[in-house]
Amino acid sequence: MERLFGSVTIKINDKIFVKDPASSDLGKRIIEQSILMINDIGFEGFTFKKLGLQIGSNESSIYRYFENKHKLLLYLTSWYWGWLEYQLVFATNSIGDTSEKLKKAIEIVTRPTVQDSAFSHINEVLLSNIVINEYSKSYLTKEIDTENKEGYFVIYKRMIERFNEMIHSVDSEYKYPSSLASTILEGSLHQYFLKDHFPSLTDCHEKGDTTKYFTDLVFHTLMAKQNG
Amino acid sequence: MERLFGSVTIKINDKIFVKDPASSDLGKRIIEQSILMINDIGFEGFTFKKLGLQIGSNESSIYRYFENKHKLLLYLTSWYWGWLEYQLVFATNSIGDTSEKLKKAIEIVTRPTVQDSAFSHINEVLLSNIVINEYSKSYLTKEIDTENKEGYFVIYKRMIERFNEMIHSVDSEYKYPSSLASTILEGSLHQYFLKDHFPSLTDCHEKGDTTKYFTDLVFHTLMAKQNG
DNA sequence: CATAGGTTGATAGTAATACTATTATATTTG
DNA sequence: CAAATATAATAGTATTACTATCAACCTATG
Repeated sequence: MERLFGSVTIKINDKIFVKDPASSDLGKRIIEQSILMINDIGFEGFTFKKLGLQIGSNESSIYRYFENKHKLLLYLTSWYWGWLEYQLVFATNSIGDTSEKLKKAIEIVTRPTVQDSAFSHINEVLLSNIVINEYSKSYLTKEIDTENKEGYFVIYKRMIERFNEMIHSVDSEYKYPSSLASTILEGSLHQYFLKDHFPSLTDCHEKGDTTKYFTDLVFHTLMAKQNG
Repeated sequence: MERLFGSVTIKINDKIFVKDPASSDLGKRIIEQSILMINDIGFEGFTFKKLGLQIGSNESSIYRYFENKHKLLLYLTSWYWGWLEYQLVFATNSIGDTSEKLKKAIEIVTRPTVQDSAFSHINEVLLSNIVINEYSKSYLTKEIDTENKEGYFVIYKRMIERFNEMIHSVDSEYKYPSSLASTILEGSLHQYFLKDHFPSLTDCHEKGDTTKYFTDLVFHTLMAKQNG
């Protein structure tokens, strides 16, 4: 994707890290390699010790960037949502028709992820797999309320809020815009998970199916005039 | 709820446990108290050592019932889905009209849980909280495919299949019955989670809202004649 | 060019977790 | 009563998730 001004950066709440991983070479390697490792062995199997070994660095050095692996996961998933939000805003900004706009927005968040060359140290395809398989674990914790207050989930919440508004613009009478917005975002991740591990529990097997499913769901519900 | 034949038991795949906890007093205490503890301190904080302490028993004794706490979670959540399935079948069995049947089914799985006196050692209200907060962790693991093959998730999958069939009966043209079924079950848990921790991301705040939201969603999508 | 500050690496150590193994004791049942 | 079974107590291990300390290095500036 082409970007204005060459370098766009995704801004992450700086309470999530001890030292900004984007600020150094080691930091970038931590991000780059943690994505590969978590995708490979899963978040439970992943440790800072193993990561240190892989990047030829030291466990203690990684702790200087992140308090623990939970915070690292928050960083990675926040980055993902920030990146997706950028694409969402970029692609829908100029669309005037409210239905078309919502339709495009659904497409952006439900389509399979493609590599973005603008961030060389981040593999967005693997990162989206991590979000599918691990994102829930970042908020299904006993610390959720304090961490939410700290603002660790602002980007995700802002994404939902954007959908909320778009849904409202299409049908201001509809009573559950926030719930529907949440269903699209969370449900999309879930459909991708099902496709890989419980194929009998989904009908979204081919590329584009998830987008069609949610587009159909949303526009029937909002009783908006459908196109295409 | 009244039951025919007095004692209904929920049958759980016996590969999930080493020794059936329903077969002994200690086993029942393990189930009873683990529900209280996991609800209280969360699955991550929960250990067999702490549980042993709480039930006045020994860590090693608990290991004779369950290989590890992951298996215990599988047991608890399987039990929950089995229990909910029983209610679903019981309540919808005699309904002839397909739309009414689906409507009732949605109500059963989306309404707040109430205590069932038939299983004295199980607190269904707390258990449903555990399912809301921890169920995803039981399948978002690297072992998912082998565990799925072992049949650890059959009850949940059967529930989805039942919805799949009911949806198909209402609208045989609809292309995404399995995905919609998954969205109802998984989405309902998610809406309850949001209500407690991210209230701005849901519109389901009052009792009955979640049922209304999903009923509305499903019947608009299926273009079935709506009642009520 | 010396030195002070900051970054990274290496090593060691701790408490807790997630078990396994062994033995002892209590209870049930045949 | 003997044998089998269930449970309890204790000990031990590898790994995890850190914390602390110190050395090495690199660099910026006075």
